[in-house]
Amino acid sequence: MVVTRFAPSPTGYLHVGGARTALFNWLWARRTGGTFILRIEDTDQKRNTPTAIRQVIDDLRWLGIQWDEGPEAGGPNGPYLQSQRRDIYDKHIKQLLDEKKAYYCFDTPEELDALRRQAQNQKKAFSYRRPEDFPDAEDAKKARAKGRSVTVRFAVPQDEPMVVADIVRGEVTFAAGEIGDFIIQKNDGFPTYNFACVVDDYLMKVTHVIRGQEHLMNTPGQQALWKALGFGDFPKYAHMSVTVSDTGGKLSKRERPKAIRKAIKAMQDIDLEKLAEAGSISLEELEAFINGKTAVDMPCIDAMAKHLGAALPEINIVDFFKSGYLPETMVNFLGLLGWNPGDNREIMPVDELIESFDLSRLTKANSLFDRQKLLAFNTEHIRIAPGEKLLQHFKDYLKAIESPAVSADSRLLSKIIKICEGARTLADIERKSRFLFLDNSQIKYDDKAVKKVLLKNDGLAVLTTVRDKLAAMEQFTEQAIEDMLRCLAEEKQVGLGKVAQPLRVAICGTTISLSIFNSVEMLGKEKTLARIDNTLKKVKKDTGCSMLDTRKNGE
RNA sequence: GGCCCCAUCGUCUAGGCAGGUCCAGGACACCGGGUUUUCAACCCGGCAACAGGGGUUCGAAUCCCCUUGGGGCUACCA
Repeated sequence: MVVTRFAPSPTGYLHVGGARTALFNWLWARRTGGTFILRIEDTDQKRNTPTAIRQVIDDLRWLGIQWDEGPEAGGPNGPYLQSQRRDIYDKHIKQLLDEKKAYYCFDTPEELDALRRQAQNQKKAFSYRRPEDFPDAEDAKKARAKGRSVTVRFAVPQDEPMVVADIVRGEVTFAAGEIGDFIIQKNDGFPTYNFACVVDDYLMKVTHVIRGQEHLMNTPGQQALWKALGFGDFPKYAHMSVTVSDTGGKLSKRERPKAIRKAIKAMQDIDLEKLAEAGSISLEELEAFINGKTAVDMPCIDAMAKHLGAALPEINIVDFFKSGYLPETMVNFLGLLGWNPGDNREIMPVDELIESFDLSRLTKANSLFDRQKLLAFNTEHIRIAPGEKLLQHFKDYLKAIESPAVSADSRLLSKIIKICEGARTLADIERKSRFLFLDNSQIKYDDKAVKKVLLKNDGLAVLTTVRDKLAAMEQFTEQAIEDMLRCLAEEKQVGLGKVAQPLRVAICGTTISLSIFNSVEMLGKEKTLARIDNTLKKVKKDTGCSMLDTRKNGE
């Protein structure tokens, strides 16, 4: 029986890299009829943010990735938050200590830093020098009493090479002595990732560890721990390629802080105090962050980015939700990043993904997250999505972005969706239909559109004519409107655009909307006429004023 | 610096492990044309890659080595 797990550290929203890892684990469990576990690795007291678990859960749910065991779902191997499993880790650490397979250390961070620098200078890899005699519990007690930092290190066997059998990469060998003794329990009593992960994977009976390549170097150490704890056979490992951003590095939660740091450094005279204020942190915290010493909370990152006017890479799953992407798109696209079914299929519903998924087809090379291809996928998924489903997605989207269309009824929304055939994102649909849900007074005129369509040629005159014709219409149907506009265009010996565009700008304020016939019909006669009148009034007034203004400035 | 991973069109990739069927296939992007009431969508056509060098072999995208390039790790982060 296959058991996989996704084990995020809750430091922010779920990003696309994490989502892909979760997806592959989930696909493999579904494919094999196994179990998929969600485990929260919240062992770092400094970095965890209070709302992050909720965010990760929501994002996974949105994607449709359901876990069989984990927070909220429960299960026989809980608790699923590592912070609630302290006693379990303590027990295993004591076991290693008793068996002399681990030992106490009392070094300060400064001392360790110095040792590392020394190794660097000698062009050697840093490896912690294991003491001849291990301090005992009594020594640890004394050290603690004296205020020294107390950690526990695992004595990694140094006598033979270590081999990781990896599904993606084959056998990866590490020379004997390559992996130094590493810390398994921190001064604050929490286990480190490398320890908690091993204990939990064993206790949760995980059979397949599918994770990013960044963990490959952790694996020999984890395997050694596994052995030392007497856990028996290792799980199978699959270290996936990582997804990189177009700026080069690993596409991860580190990307956004990285981008901010870069932006800060790139700016010459920057007011750090104001920036800290914008992020609601202290100046010291900000400086520590800039130097890469500490992490800051997500909202803080966002706030600082806004303050700086810096564009952050859009890497969180929620970003894509709010940009109008479908979960089906994300699942399909992410699934094809570093995996493929072996034939030319690309657009696949999730069932097909599950059916075709196989760990043996994971690719080795890192891949770039291509937004344009994602857009193409989204276009296609919008096209093939069943009406009901698409409607629900659209409603969720409207709510998330607080669109004025949020209160519209299902019938109307369905009609709008249908009219928008060929839309690339839900945002496209919303943008094109938004004008229907605004009050007449809320219409904002796009300057460019007004200039290009109304002020050029005889846009205003055409609009006036159109107004009169519309006013005279008894049947205000889509067909009647179309007939009238086409007829008028023919009469005037111009393209339909020449009569349609001024009308469009008048009722929407922009040059982009639903098809003009639909736009007018759905808005209704009364509002259409009112908006045309408003437009005529406003444009005439504005042009008059602007002429006055220029004259004033000239004098 | 040390260790590890990776390398096919601009991008995601098929082909590689079982060498000939590959003067390298698909998709996105791009370019040209068509359709068109806006934005899209759609239709037709086109451009475009085996990182470089050395081996092995009758034969190499495929196997081996080196170089170069990219990425990861090198934390009391995960």
